[in-house]
Amino acid sequence: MGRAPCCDKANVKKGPWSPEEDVKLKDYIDKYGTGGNWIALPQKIGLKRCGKSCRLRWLNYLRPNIKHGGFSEEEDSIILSLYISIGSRWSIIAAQLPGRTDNDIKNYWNTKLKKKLLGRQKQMNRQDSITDSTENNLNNNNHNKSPQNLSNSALERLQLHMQLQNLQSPFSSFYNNPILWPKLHPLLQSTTTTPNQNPKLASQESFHPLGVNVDHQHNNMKLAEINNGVSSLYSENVEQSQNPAHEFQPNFGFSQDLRIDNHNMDLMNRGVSKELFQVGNEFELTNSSSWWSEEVEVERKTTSSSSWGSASVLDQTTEGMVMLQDYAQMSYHSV
DNA sequence: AATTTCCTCAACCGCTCTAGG
DNA sequence: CCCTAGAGCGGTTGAGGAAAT
Repeated sequence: MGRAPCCDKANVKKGPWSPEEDVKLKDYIDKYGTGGNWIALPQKIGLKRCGKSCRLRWLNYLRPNIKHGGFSEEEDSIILSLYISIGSRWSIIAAQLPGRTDNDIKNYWNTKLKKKLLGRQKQMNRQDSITDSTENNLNNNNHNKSPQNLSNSALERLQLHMQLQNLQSPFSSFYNNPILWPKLHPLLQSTTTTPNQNPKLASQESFHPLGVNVDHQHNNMKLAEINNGVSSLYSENVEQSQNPAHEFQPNFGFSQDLRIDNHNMDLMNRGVSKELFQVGNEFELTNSSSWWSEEVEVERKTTSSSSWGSASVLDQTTEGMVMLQDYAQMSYHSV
């Protein structure tokens, strides 16, 4: 037995909202508010919509001061920094971008920003898409995420992480491969790393990870603080990997300047602490089936279907697997 | 000009979390 | 505590428009 549906599906309208529906909903909420009960709201105003649908429509579209499209470079950087730090906690990320909704940011990340950063994914043919989608549905129906699904987000973040960490990890294997050298946001060159510590910095220009020019003078403190937090994480991890016996006390370094209210800070803290060991946990969850070694093997055989979409697929994926092991060991030692 | 393929994003689904009884 | 309803969240879908062939 599944849980009871939130509304009578048979008598509820689905699909795009009409202007008339929008007006009804907006007028009512403008006058009376939501009344703290979205489920009851559509009946009150004579809308044949599910309460959840009303809530979503209000939050993502009708609410005042909503911005759509046209993400700025600063917003891109904030999204990137937070994604690497806390993963796909879109509501938390949205809380840092006034006027943006979690849905908007999620769509923007999945359709544009991710491709911009990770390189354009090789276009998959329709059959592949259908197959993937069918597999996903099967996995969802089984309420059991496949190991690969579990690992994708972590691997994606690892790749972003590695691109940024590159400048702080002289032991990285692709450190010596200029083709793989990422472009690093100048603000990510935090006080934890200087050109002296990493000679390559001295020969690299300051650049934006998205390949756009950034005016150092006009980046605000909030962005600097966020990026500094990310950099702190990197330096902590590098240090930790060299000293595994050290008690793992990560410092994400989020500044109090960030406009995070208590609720979101609590969510953030929980999210971060959970996220902290996500990579290790994923390894732990799936280690018994040795999925990761199989995945490396698959990657070696089928570069054309790789989601990394670059010539450095093998190196980066393998590098990611090594990092997974490191993370897993760290979490084992520290828990 | 017609058809196919790709891309975007609004909306839905189903799960977890939380507050209240 | 346990149960339930509602809120909130993240992943996914699919319609429609744009771009490519």
